[in-house]
Amino acid sequence: MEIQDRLLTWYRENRRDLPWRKDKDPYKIWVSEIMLQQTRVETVIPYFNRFVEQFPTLQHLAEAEEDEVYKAWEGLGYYSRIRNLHSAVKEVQSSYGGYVPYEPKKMARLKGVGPYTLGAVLSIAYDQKLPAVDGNVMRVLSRLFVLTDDIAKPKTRKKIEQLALQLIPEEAPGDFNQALMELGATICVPSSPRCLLCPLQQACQGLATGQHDELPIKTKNKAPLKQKMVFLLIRDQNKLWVEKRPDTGLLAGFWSLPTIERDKGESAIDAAIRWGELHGILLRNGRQVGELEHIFTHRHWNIEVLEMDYLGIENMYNENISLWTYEKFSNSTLANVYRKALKFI
DNA sequence: AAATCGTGGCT
DNA sequence: TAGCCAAGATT
Repeated sequence: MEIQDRLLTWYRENRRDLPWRKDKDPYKIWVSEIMLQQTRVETVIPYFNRFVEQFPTLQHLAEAEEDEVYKAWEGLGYYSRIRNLHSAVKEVQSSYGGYVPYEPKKMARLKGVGPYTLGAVLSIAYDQKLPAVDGNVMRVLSRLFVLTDDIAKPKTRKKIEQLALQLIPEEAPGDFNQALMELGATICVPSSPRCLLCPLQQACQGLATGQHDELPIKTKNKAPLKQKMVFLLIRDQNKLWVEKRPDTGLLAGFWSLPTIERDKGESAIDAAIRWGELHGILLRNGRQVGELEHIFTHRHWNIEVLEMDYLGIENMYNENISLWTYEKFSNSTLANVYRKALKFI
């Protein structure tokens, strides 16, 4: 039997019952694909269920306020995803009458829709013959055909897309793409693949030559940059000072606790006072009230949380700082690293 | 092409 | 612990 038939048969008998597989609503499939980027299925499930309940159709999402939409994404990470998705959905509503485009060129122009998401949405929702090559597919095909290209290189993904396209059966592009990913997620897993349960066991060149454990080839990531950070709790009556992060970079545009990186040899209190000088706020006498570690993809923050004595403000107007009540903290969208720090207030 | 962007779980 | 990984896109 062909590889395609074995894989499709296996998939149709073993596919997980996931919330975004209840129907073929292009909008819901799109939302799920964005959420699933670099994010585990188990993590996504509760977010997805809440999201589609709150925004049942593309039109609901397009017409929703940004605050509400971002709040629904709080804690999921990679927040440019939701910024781009909201923007793209509004574009679909205004330019395409609320229908997710069928034409790949139109879909590809939407913000946040890269080669993978394009192929995934259009193949699953509309059964279009397009590759959907994610990390799973690169791993599965690397092992199946003993591809020794470095999957960390963009060039390799393009090569594997061409291969994947050749493999897609005319009659079931959506199921075939999902089957490759499902195999990678449940059988052909990164370490200790469950080859004995694999429907492609006989066809797998990697298994036959004993190279399945060495594949795929992938260059190592750099170690995350270690930084000593200080978060400030600055009380004014029943409120706390917050600052707005820059519009680019890490946690772009989010409101946060006042944050500053310690210079070499600088004490946490001196760093805190330096933050105050930068923002026109008079501070002194900090006390550490907590400490925590937080690891991003490429940064490792050791964080001291300091409660400061607040003496007053110098500048009357600074758009990048504000005073929030505790209720405001609950209602606003806060990145997890800051949500974690709030336990020390 | 390589760096950047969150978070949580597992080894 | 430190490193790796998870249905990637953008710059």
